[in-house]
Amino acid sequence: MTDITNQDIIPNISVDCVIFGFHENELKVFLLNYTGTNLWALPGGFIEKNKTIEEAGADILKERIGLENIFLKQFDVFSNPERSKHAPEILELIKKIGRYDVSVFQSRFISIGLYALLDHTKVTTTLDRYSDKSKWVAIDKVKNTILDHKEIINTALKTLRLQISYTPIGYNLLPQKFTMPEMQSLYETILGKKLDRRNFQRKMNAYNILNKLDEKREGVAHKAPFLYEFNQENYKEALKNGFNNSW
Amino acid sequence: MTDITNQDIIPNISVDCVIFGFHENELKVFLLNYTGTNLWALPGGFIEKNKTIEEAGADILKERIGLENIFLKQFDVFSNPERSKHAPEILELIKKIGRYDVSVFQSRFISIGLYALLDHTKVTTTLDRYSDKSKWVAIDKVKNTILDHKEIINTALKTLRLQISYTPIGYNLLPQKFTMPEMQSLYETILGKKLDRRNFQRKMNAYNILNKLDEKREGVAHKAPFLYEFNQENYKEALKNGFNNSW
DNA sequence: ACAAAAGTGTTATGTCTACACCCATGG
DNA sequence: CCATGGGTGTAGACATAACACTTTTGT
Repeated sequence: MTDITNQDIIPNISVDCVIFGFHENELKVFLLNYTGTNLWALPGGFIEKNKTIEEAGADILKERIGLENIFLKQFDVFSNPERSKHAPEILELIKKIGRYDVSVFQSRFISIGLYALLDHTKVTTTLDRYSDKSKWVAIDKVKNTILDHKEIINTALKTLRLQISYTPIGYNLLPQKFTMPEMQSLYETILGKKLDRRNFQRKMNAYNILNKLDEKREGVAHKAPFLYEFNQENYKEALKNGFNNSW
Repeated sequence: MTDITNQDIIPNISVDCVIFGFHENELKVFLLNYTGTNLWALPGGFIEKNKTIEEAGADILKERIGLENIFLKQFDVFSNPERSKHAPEILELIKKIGRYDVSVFQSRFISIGLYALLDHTKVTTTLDRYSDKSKWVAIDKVKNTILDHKEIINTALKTLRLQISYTPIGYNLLPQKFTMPEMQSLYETILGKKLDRRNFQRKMNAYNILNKLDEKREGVAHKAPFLYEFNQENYKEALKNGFNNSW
């Protein structure tokens, strides 16, 4: 018998999480390996009957990387009828393990893409019967992914880069107290380009989502930079309303 | 017997279209009345097995208002487990008509929201066994909607207002040839505020998505305004990449 | 000829970019 | 004491907002 059947989940809909991890100026994506194959997949899952999509996504994050209260953003829906043809070795694996009814994997799927941003060193990964390995892969080195997961990742990145111009970014990515240069390197990593140090400060400060603290980062070479923290209220406000009200 | 069963569609997922209509400086939404009730609904439907969400949305637009090639944008997914409790009078109606299996309407639904923008005078509406009336309602006068359709409409409007600051707007809304004042009143209607005539022209021209024609609108009172048309290539380009690359 | 609407121009203000300069710190 | 990175200031380019003036047309 199988543990989970069509009775417990909403059939034909899955959630896939593009978990971006940032650390030491590298933007990476979290992928799971299907045991016994060389195929990699985004952590995903089904939506239990009494949960919203956001809750389903939060559950996956909690299960897989042990983190709660991470900002998750729905960015697209993937509904191409051709998208859900799993490779035979995956179906074999499902059958062998027998947690899910194989029919669940064989029918057509619509997947809702969510993305999260976090510091990947904060994370403890948890594996399961399907995956005996996981890895963080640099965003431009993703390969051997199942189904359309590569496309999902690309779309997530594109969305992230667009969003960064009118939405605050960084809450789960930076330590509670951080410096302006750290913030900047986050932006540079996401955007994939260098920014002017001085103009960055001004612009970021103008957004009014940071509190400048009376402390400096200690023990670093050269001049000690000031520490900042997020201004919770203004950050949330900005998440709702965005920055660039062009009209 | 019923015409359409769970076999033909993807269960538990529906598509709801927020069709914004613009005409004579009014922004309206297209709603259908459920026959014999005072309840109104967004035109929506299920996703047939071999179609994408966008195709499902396009089918609904074609069926209901007879238009093809309308720009449809997916803007959110509505997945609250409590959202799908239909009013008893609706279930009665479904049973009476018997096109769909009632169980389809009783199970939990996730709905994908799409929005479209068009000139509502271009439209011939088509009714069916469920709806014997339809109407265009001013955006701030929507009431007696089923389920969470009011929330869906509000979210669509919010998205539209956000998008308008970094995306071109107007392709399906204005006649093929239109004047700058017409374009402006479209913007003013969507945004719900007045804009400066002269600054609007400059800014709009700077976007470089319009071709100024050598003709003027004739037969109007006062000075005849120049006609413009969309520059297809640049418009599409702008749809992809947006305007405000703030970083 | 005049009111109303459209087109063009100007000026003040604000924002962005690209720097120059100064400050603090570890080696 | 100097190389390196951080903080502040500023001039020029560019964009935006507010408003004056001219042009066109139906009545």
